[in-house]
Amino acid sequence: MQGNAAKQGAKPGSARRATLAELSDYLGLSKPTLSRALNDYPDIAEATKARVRAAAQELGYKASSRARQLSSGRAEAIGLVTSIANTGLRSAYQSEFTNALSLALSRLGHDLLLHAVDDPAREVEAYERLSQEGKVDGFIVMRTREDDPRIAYLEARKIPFVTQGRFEGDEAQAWLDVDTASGFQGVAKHLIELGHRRIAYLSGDPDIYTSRHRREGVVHALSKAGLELVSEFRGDFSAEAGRRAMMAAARKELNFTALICANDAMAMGAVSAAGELGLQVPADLSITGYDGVRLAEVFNPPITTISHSAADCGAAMASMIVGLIQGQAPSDLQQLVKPALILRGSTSTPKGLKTGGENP
Amino acid sequence: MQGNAAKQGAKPGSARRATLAELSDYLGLSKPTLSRALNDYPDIAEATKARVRAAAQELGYKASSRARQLSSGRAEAIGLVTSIANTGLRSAYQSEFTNALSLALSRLGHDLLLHAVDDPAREVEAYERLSQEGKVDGFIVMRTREDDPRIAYLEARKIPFVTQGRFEGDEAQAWLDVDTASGFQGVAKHLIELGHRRIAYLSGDPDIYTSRHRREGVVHALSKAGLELVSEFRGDFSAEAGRRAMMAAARKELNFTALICANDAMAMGAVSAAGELGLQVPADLSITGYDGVRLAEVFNPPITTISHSAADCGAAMASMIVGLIQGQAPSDLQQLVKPALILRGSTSTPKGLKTGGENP
DNA sequence: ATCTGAACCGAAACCGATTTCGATTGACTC
DNA sequence: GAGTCAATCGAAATCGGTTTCGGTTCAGAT
Repeated sequence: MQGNAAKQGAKPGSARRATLAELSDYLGLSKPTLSRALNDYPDIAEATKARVRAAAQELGYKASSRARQLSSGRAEAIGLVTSIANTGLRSAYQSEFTNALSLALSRLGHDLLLHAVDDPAREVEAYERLSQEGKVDGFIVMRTREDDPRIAYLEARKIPFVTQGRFEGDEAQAWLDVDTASGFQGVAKHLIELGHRRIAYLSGDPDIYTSRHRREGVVHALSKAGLELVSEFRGDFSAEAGRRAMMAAARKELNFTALICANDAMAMGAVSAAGELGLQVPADLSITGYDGVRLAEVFNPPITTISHSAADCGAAMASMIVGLIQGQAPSDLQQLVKPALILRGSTSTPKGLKTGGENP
Repeated sequence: MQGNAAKQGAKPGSARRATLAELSDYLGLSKPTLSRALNDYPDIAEATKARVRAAAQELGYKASSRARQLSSGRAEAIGLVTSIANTGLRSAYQSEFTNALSLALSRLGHDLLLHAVDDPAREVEAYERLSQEGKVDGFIVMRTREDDPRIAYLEARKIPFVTQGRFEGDEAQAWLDVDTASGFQGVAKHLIELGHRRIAYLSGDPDIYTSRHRREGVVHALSKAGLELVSEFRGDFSAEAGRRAMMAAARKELNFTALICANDAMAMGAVSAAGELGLQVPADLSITGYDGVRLAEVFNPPITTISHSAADCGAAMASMIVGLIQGQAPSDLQQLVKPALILRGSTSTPKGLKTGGENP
């Protein structure tokens, strides 16, 4: 027996939490044995395990995660760095994702460390601090960008990470991505089937890796029908960008019957600007979004969109990063999520078709 | 000199992080001295501090937070438990708040541990685990409720916490609350000044502590003008509840010209239902919200609302909880935030007034 | 009766800092 | 020149677990 002098007696229910040393005195078993019993190692007799568990229960013993983290060398936590500039209307997605991520992580024995930075340029600094001080075992990286410095940093230090979004050199890394190309292809196909021939596209921030995929999906579907985009606008994923695009389009006569927006926020901005311009959506103009922002459902009219489950993504990425930490091969941890087309009130047959004739 | 055998030489730039023991060998100074020098204790000579800092820089030394946490007894982290059921349309507020909280906390040397639970009934369990395992030093408790079990638990264990929202027995505790009463008083006053006389109210979940304050503010403003509510509806803060209330009101003839909703989501639901009923907002009906949900700005029409800065609240609560942990008196850490009335497109002079006569 | 090996458990080292308590040094006083 | 006190720094203990490496025990084989 080790001489573990419990400094103030391990009476059950005392204010201070019991330690392993106290449990050791109490049971007459060594600390290692207790540790292994509580962690269900195979080389401890079942009877002993039961005894230990009972005593732990009785004394209200809970292992100190701080001590465990130090001795085991694991932080038992995953970092999520968010740039404040990044959260706009996507907040619904963000919080749903984050909640599901946290929930799944805790079930896998990990905590979620949230770290916000105000200056996007200092994001990498955050990754550096969190990893160097040993606060996390790995990272979840949201929304990959072209030439992403975060990825460069993590790859160089061999720090485990899972991204949402693909990136250059992702063949040997773990990622989850939404098949945006197929999503936008779907929405374009839908509009074409409704009878639209003159379709415009409002793109988002080109710096986001999937921006390309979105546009490509649209173009692909159009070309399969022998069509091409009649107008293109560039936005930045903000509702204001949607308004601006709509206003710009109106200034030089509308040459399209449907506007495909790269996300819901812009779609909502466009719809609301269209209203001010005296255009009825969807009667005069169909508008679509992407992302599944919750509010798009109750928008007036509700926005037809392409969506996927943020919660599913969060949960999936949780098990991916934990798997990665536990030694799974990154290349086995890649997942492409198919989004679904959600038909709502902002799309319909174009006006021209309804009345029969094709207006000039 | 302590015999700290560095197990593989402390060459600058080596893959493994340098430890204090290695720094000690390198400089010929003891670990305690290094620790105190790096933490800027007054009993270390300035010259020594400079030397130590330089060497730390050179070897790329970063203190292990895990070790520091164990020996110092502090977790250097604050817990935020979110119930998944709780995040609906408020997600914009949530994520803005959370980001600001995290940012401010990290500046104060603390991390933010996010812990989501799926079952609201098991929230307390989460508080218990996080505190018992020593993962956090304190908590941020969002949206206090009547007879809040979370507060009961934390108070009983003397675990530091700051709530958003007041609660029974809050005199000796730390909290931040929004002065919702004055906010709703303001919006009601605004409607009265516009000429509205028949005003209805759509309440939210009565379990939320401030639900009472919201209604009281409205009633107070009305009674000062010699009026009272002509209709009341009960909702649950969801957009769907807004729709339902509007539909219910329409079924038995609308007896009001303005509807004050307890939050933005319900207001948006109500607006969108009103549209389907053929009512123009604000021409036929004024509708107001509360919360400052971002999307309310681009809603059609944009919603007049009462709002306060989520980011400011987050930052304020960060310094409150840290202050509390560092020994400040809870009763000195109480803060009432005045929200602002934000006039937008969903309110106007009632129709009856415009045309001169008062319709029956 | 001795040997072997599986099944269990313990001693000691370790993780990497902080904290407590003293020890040393040197300037300064009287 | 002895005594005092402030300024610096170090030894050892501590935080509370996990890991490594062995040491017993005892059933079954020889």
